[in-house]
Amino acid sequence: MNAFGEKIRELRKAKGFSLRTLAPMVGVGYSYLSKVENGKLDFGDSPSEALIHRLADTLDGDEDELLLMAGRIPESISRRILDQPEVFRALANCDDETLKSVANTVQKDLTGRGERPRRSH
Amino acid sequence: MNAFGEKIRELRKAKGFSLRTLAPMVGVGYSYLSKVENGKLDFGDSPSEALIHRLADTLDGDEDELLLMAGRIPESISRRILDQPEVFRALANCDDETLKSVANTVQKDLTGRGERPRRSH
DNA sequence: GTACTGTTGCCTTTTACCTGCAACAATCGT
DNA sequence: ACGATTGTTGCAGGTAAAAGGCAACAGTAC
Repeated sequence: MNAFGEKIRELRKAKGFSLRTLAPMVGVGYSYLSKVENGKLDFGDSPSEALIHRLADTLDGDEDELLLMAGRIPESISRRILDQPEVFRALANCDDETLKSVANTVQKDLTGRGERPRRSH
Repeated sequence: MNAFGEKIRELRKAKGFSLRTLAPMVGVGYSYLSKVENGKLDFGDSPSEALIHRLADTLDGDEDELLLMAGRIPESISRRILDQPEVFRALANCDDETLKSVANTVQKDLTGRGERPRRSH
């Protein structure tokens, strides 16, 4: 469990950083970072959105993916929801079948506008 | 502006409550309620999710509608997003055309209005 | 006037998110 | 084998923003 922490660790290792090296880069203490990776935070099980942002930046991770792993809704998504609430209320309540068919409808349409994924991984 | 506060006021008036009557019913001070309705909170422009919940309850309002008006994502929606992130990431980035067609696909699946469908996962 | 109503400025509490050390075990290069 | 580096964990806080409380005020209506 705790996919988020494991993902962070994976990204960090990929860069060859130690906890004590990375910590000041993202502006936190190394002990806190360790707890983040192991899901042992005093409260909750994910750090602030701001820290996730800096981690994604520093480690070249996909910010939205990380946010979702941390149980948070990325702004790119929430913006769209607040803009078109009815659609998403329907999507929240429809059955899995319907949602799946929606997935297929939309899947190849990533040529659109707005935020494009900023990096590949 | 501040559709949320106006909606609360509308619901409250509909019930014939004064600020001082409603306040203890939802567990806050009357002065705070006034600020909520007028969008004059010290910070932000909407109260906590917990308070919105109690307001919806007491005033027989649609909780999710109120949450969305307050710029917050209802749990019914965020639960679905965290469960099926890829679909919603696609939906966040697709063009309005596509989203509209999605709306039509899903539209008629609202037969369970009040009760949220409990699905296993 | 007095009995309500709503408004506003300033104050306190609570919570989320960390800090920072200290002490420890494990691993590793030399 | 030794010190250096790495990660883990407990604890004892700190801080800034979020959330809300209190009391004095002003309008209206009886």
